[in-house]
Amino acid sequence: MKELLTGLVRASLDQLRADGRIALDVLPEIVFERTRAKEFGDFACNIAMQLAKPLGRKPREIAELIVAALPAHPSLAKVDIAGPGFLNFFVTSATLQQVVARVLDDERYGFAPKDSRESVQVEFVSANPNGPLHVGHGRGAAYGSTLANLLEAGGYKVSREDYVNDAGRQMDILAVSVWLRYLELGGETIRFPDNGYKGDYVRGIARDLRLAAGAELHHPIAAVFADLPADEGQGGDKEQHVDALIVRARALLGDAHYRRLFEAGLKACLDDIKQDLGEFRVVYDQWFSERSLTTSGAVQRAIDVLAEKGHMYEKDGALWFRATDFGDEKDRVVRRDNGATTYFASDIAYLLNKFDRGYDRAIYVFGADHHGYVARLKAAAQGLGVDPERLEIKLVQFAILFEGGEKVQMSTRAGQFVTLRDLRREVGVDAARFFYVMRSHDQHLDFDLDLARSQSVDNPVYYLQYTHARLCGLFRQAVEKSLPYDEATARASLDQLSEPQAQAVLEQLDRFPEDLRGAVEIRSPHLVVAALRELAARYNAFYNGHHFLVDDAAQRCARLALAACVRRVLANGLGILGVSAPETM
RNA sequence: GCGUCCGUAGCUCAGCUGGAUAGAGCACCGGGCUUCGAACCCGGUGGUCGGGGGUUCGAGUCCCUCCGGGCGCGCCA
Repeated sequence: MKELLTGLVRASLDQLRADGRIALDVLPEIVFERTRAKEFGDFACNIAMQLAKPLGRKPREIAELIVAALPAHPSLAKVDIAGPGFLNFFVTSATLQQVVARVLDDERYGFAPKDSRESVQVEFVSANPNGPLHVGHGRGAAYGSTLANLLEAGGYKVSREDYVNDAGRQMDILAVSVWLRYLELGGETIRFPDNGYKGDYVRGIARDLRLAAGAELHHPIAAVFADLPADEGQGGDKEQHVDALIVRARALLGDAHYRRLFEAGLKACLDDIKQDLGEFRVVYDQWFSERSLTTSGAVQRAIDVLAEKGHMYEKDGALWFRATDFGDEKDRVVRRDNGATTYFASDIAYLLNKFDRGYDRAIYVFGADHHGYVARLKAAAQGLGVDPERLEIKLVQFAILFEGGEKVQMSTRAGQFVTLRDLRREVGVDAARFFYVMRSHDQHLDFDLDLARSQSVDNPVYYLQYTHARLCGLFRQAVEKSLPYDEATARASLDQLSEPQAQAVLEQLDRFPEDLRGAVEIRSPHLVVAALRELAARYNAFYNGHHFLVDDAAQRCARLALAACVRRVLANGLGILGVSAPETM
């Protein structure tokens, strides 16, 4: 419709220029937008105001000229000039009613054709596999998976990936934490390190390891702790203590046994995460191992690429990436003076790997605490010769849990966090996913546990689900009451949908494709939520005031067709959100 | 200190990336089920869009500045 109106206005302007009534070589873009109030018609154009300055004439004067020269069109009921110089276009009811036919004709109404746009990889969650996911990860999981669905609906070819941080010190700390619990099971009395992972799941892993390996990994506690630097609780440094413990574990166990321990911790945590996310309706195309970047030589290759391009230098025995050349605030170490590559080096290799795999675009979903990474990743992209525009980093702000009006503290180390699994069990997957994405991702989210737990009707997901269930019930009733819905009759009777409240529903259906596109463009699933809520609200308003299952076939079928359209859009929209659309509740 | 996200109704948040009289849910007040599902609908109360400057025909939206808050700022991962 906007395209049609734009064409009419352009024709008008061309006419005026041909007549010499306006003198202008370049025209500003003709933009139409939806009006916010019925009195302003259906679509508004601000072209007269934009032309006022370059033409040196009053906006309303220009508006008069444009309207006078506007070609007639059967879809156009009338055009008003209003306010400072808006052109308000009123579309005929018949034109608006045609949206019903469009929705009935297209199961994926509003969605772009599959794979009609570039390929994009969405990486999200990527939690360290050293414990259960907590509610903070939940937001990244909900946002990331919904964004991926949304992009797919927008025509992108989407690949979903989780980057498994299966290398590094965190994992070693997990390994020794498991080991100490394992030794406990062997009858030893230990002093658990302040920096170790204290969660109960560590005991569970140790128990399984005990069953699988027996006493094979056992060492007397005296040997384990002999001559270790003091822990924090003993007046020492917790980092030094735990690092020494890692070294000791390797020495006592030897490579093969240490590896077994390490893998046991990794596998248990990773399996748990996979299962957890699966139950949260988060599916991945690939779980990408960080370790594989090192073992395959990809890290070294990435470093070589940057070095060849002259972006590296050595200082103080370390190898640095000259990130400041690309807008980062400081240069970054990629290889330390002890020879070990940094986490950032792996990041660069992973980045290179993504684009080597042929994705046109890579989207990272990070927690807000990672925002310091944006500049350096962008810098790395440029250093590698990748257009930084192809790299998008979406930061998801923190979800703060509230319980009894108090903030709930979360800490993986301390083992006292609310897990995503707990949350799912309390409120269900639908409510949890919905709650996470109903707010803009760059907005802090207050997650009220009491409210979520109460299964309260306040939870807005029920509004959409209930509307959908009622819609389904309506069609069940139509059958029961022998008041059938016939689509052909409906298509021939769309003029029945003339009530203001029916028109309001039609408008919302009509704009759904634009709303969806807008959500895709700014990567904002919460706009989908808003569009669906508005649609449901308008439908409910109409439904409440009018009987649908009436004897008159034309009116009945027209209204049921409208209901079918709303049901379809609601179900598709909820599908994007990963929320079920129940037929009964 | 520097960077970054944010500040909109009593609470939680939208505001279509510059448009007309700033919206919704909750809360509060008042209405609507003998009829298709009342987890619904209708109406009402409630705002100097943190303060101040600027750009513009036009600013909650863009720029500057101040105030207030979250997060980040290692040869950690």
